Amino acid sequence: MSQGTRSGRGRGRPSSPVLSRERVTLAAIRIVTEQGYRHLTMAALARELGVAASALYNHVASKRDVLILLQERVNERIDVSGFGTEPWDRALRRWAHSYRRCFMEHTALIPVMAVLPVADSPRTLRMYERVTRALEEAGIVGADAVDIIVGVEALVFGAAYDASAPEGIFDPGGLEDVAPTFTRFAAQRSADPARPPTGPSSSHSTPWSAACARNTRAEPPAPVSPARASRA
Amino acid sequence: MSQGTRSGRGRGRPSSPVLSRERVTLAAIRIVTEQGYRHLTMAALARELGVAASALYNHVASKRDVLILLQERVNERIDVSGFGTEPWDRALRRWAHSYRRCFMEHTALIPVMAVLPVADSPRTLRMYERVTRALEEAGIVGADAVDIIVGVEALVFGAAYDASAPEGIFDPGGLEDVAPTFTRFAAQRSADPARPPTGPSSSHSTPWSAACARNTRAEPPAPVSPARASRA
DNA sequence: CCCGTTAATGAATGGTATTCATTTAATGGT
DNA sequence: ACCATTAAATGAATACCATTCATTAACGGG
Repeated sequence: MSQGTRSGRGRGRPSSPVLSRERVTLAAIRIVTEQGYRHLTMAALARELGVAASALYNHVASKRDVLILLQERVNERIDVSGFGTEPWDRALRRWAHSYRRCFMEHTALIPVMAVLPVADSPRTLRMYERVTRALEEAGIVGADAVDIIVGVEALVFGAAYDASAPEGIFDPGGLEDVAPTFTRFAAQRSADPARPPTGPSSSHSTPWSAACARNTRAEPPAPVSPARASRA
Repeated sequence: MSQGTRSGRGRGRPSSPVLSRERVTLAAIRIVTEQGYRHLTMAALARELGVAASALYNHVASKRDVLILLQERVNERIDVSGFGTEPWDRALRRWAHSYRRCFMEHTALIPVMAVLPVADSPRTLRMYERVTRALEEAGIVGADAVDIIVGVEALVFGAAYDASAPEGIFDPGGLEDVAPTFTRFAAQRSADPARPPTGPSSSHSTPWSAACARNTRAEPPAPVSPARASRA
């Protein structure tokens, strides 16, 4: 429902170019948002662009390549505005929540992005730079800064899956007797009316972080153990 | 290389049953560990079992079904022995590290497991029960216990992807100028000889948790904000 | 002993990404 | 202005892949 024309075009190179990486990316976004990742196929992409499927390979190397382009555009919607305007921990929180919200509807990109070399994704690299700069200004430098980014990202990816899971995921069905305690606690959890359904709460706190704040502080979060001390 | 026979068998039901969910599961594990997930196809599975591909569908509903069976077996290798023998936080740590180690080589299962209703996976449900029981004994009950499990799991899934990523994932290639600070910090991080390469360290501490312990305590981890207080 | 159920076969279906030879047009060098 | 090169389209073909279906045969309960 966009370029749609497609009957008239000869067999050779067109006078004005029909495709570009940009156009392919935009069409992919359109398909994904309107019909979901199940419908994102090279054939559908070609159809959307009014072109033969094989033509796509003059501009992208593979479907994975398309997913990488998609990932770059999704990442640009992540809110990094907190860095430089808020304290580092608040900015990090805002970043993480926005990050999760973005990937809730793009979980298909997680396996790609999570192992993607930054060299293949300049826009994403820019995001990391922004975060790193803010951490540096807060006095968190070197490996520690990268560790924090990696750790937050890991949590975000997992949480994005979780947020995209079906509602009754913890309903034990006919297996209550297998896990009575878990079943009871899970039921209490879903019964809590103050719990945000799945998306990020309007505030910056989530049940998980709240549970952390309550329990982790009551008992000190375990001795750091004979760890590597990067400089102490 | 196991059942291998396959030329002689008539067209109808065999005298002694050839397949079972158990056998399918074991064959799938064999393929995955010996050849990787790329080679786990219904055809390969059938070949491994000395059977026609269509025969599989008398025992499993779909390939996704096979992945679910696989996931149950992988989960049984996760170390839950700490619960009941160690303090809850140490046990949780051991659990998380073992969990991550298991899924490092099974990242293909993460998208399945992360959104899988517990009702479809009794063995996994048993694992949750074990963790929940230990948390309960430590005084962590109700929604909080489930929140902790969900949170740890999210972190574990993301960290498993990360641990399975290629070595030079943070090498900016020709884009150092796009992200100079991040590039510098990332280089420092890889240069650190005391850093475990990718797997869990022999102790129970990781760079990420160490960075948390150092930085998060210097500055309090942000006010809990007007959150839901489940009962306080 | 019969008959419904279970579990196998092999053939077919529809979908997938990707490759290739071919055609045409833009582009750049002399 | 020509000509070789290259870029960008087509359509046909390839190789998989999961899944379905009609068919066949053994089993097991009435």
